[in-house]
Amino acid sequence: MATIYDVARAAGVSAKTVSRVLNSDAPVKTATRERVEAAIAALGFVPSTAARMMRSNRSGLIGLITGAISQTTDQPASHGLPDLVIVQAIQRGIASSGMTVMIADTGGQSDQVAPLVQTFLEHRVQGLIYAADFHQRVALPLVPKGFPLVLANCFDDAGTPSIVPDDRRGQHMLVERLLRAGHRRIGYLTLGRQMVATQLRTEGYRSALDEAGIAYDPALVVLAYIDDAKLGSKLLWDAIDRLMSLPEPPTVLCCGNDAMAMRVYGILRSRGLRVPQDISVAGFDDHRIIAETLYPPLTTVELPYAAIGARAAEQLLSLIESGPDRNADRMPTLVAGPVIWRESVLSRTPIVEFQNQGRERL
Amino acid sequence: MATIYDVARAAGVSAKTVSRVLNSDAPVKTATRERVEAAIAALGFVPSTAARMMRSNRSGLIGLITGAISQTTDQPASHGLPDLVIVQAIQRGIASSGMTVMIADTGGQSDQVAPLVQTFLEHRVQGLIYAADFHQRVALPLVPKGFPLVLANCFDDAGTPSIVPDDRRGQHMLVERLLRAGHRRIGYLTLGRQMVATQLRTEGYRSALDEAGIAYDPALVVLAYIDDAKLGSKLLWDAIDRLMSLPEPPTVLCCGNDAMAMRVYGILRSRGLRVPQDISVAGFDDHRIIAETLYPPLTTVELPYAAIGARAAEQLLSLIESGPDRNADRMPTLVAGPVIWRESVLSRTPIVEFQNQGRERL
DNA sequence: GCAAGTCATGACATCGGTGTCATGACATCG
DNA sequence: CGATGTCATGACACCGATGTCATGACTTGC
Repeated sequence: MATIYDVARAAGVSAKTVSRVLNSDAPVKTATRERVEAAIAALGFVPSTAARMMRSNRSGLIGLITGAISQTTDQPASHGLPDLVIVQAIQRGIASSGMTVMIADTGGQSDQVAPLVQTFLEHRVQGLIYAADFHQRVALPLVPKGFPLVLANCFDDAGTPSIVPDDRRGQHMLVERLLRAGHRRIGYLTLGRQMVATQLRTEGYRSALDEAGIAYDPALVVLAYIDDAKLGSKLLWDAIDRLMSLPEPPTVLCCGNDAMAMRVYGILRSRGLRVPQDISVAGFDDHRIIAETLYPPLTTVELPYAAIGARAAEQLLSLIESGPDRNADRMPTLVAGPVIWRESVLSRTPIVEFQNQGRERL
Repeated sequence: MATIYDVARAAGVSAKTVSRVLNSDAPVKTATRERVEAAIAALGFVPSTAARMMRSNRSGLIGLITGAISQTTDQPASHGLPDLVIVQAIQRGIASSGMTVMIADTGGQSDQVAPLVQTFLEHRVQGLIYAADFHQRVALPLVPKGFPLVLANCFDDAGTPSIVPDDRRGQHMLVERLLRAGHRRIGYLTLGRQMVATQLRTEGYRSALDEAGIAYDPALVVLAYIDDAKLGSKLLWDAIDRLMSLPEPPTVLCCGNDAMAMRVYGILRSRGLRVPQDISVAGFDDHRIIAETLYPPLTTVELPYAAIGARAAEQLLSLIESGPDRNADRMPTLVAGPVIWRESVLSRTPIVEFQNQGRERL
């Protein structure tokens, strides 16, 4: 590969002049510049970041780690892949500042994290992002104190800057919107109880009811997911059974995520119930390929992965620029996604509701 | 950040000795080694790849480009994201050889490709992979002649090494398996006709029928996808209408992908047809979150993204090792995924078939 | 007991750029 | 017209590793 000296010789100038043409950091006569540019093109010269890095001490690199990292192995064994949207959004945000992303995946083994971090440090990355596959608590060791680090879709106990979805607010908004549509008995089929998202969303569910002055009925909230296809299916059937045979059954079922909603569609139909005429369904995640494709399309809450990735990149860049001091919040940044209203939820206007109630009371 | 000289001074040795400890490329007395290692740990020294790269000319980096690249804009406007599984498999394959992956996404703009390649070259990547979001023809310009380059999930006309799914064989195997299950009238709802995958899969559909000595009936193959939610939905309804009102309607519907199969489930149910008792359904892709979650679980063909990514990494590494000569195939490497048999297809044993035919003939 | 060989280590140049400072040509001004 | 300033450019050191070669201490063999 041609070097800057080859170019200098071909153009009949010094290496430093070529450098000036490359960086435009000092005036160069037009004629000279053109000779240099011609030589660059002719030789196919591409400057070496490595050599450049040695003087400037700025690599222009950001390290991104994906995959399992948490020490706690009692989490549900997911596939270990963060949504690509997060990765892509991070990459875009970083690229817009002229830096390049190096990516590494732990492949599900948290003991891979240390060597990956080491490799990144050897490449003198100027910052690190860890992106988790679902909202969780993690523990990232081994990063030098004060090194720019941001967690995306996860958080730790050390106060590392982190960006996570606002699960509480998301579920709150969804329930609020369901209430506005006239629903009063809102069933909730939850994911695993130990999941951070489940805890927060359940809080959001309750706070929305509280605000509307509706009593929380524990019978309406049922665990409906375990990490086993066979048993999970049975659990979901039973959960729906339990809800639908309540004296006052729900008029809408909120599901832990869109995949669960998809299975709920099938189960309800097997029971002869039409969605949404007989019962409404809502999901969570706005997993587009599911939510838009299901019939009827699914009302759900967007898990704002693109925004989380973008914010993570943004925050990391600002850490790199201004140092770790800033206004150290110590609290994760919450990003809420909007409620996506589609046809799986029936609007029961409050007026109809009143009429019904009136009739029943007679 | 500490340098090798800082370590040398702290350990009371020369820089070269520290280098020997780091690389274990020459014997060092145990006592000396321990002093050096202690100094390294104390100073938190991490060797600089940049400096190392200057002498060795080996960066240990591979560039991965994702997102839109094709010059032809008449392709369906997909979201432009390759499945993360491809990215992850590539990353794993590369990492296993001790190299690191740099990733960049075009964000849907093919004019972004040139600057991305330039950046990668500046970082002296030792090879490039381009991973497409769906099986397609692409045109990658600007890479120096002879530079190690592999295309994943796409191919070009220049004979660049590429790894693509064997769509023809996949559909062939699926139809063959359906025939073995006793189906004779096999409907096929296709994706856009201009898509490479559609063309190949249609060939596979026909070749499987040919092998079984069953005449191809064009009325059974219907275009059922356009890139518009509203119109697409109507198109799919009409397509199913057309198939089901044939004098001899199909007993199974093959769908262009799993997402289409999901919509087909809904449409069939709206028509009062049970899957699979009244009609069987098969998909393509093995998009697990759909195929496993649908009720009943979907028979489909795996799109072997993990294998494609792994093979792409493998092939690139071998190009880097042994140079571009090799046995230049000039033909894309085809990777076939298995048929995943689930409950959405009813087995109509040939015996039952014979009985029916016998009875009808009486 | 001395030449030859092995072992552990160090001095120094080098990779490809950029920062610092110097220099020569020319324009400007009193 | 000579002093001064500006502009374009070049010489040279340096960033942090590693390759080459040299060197001194010690072992081995006859």
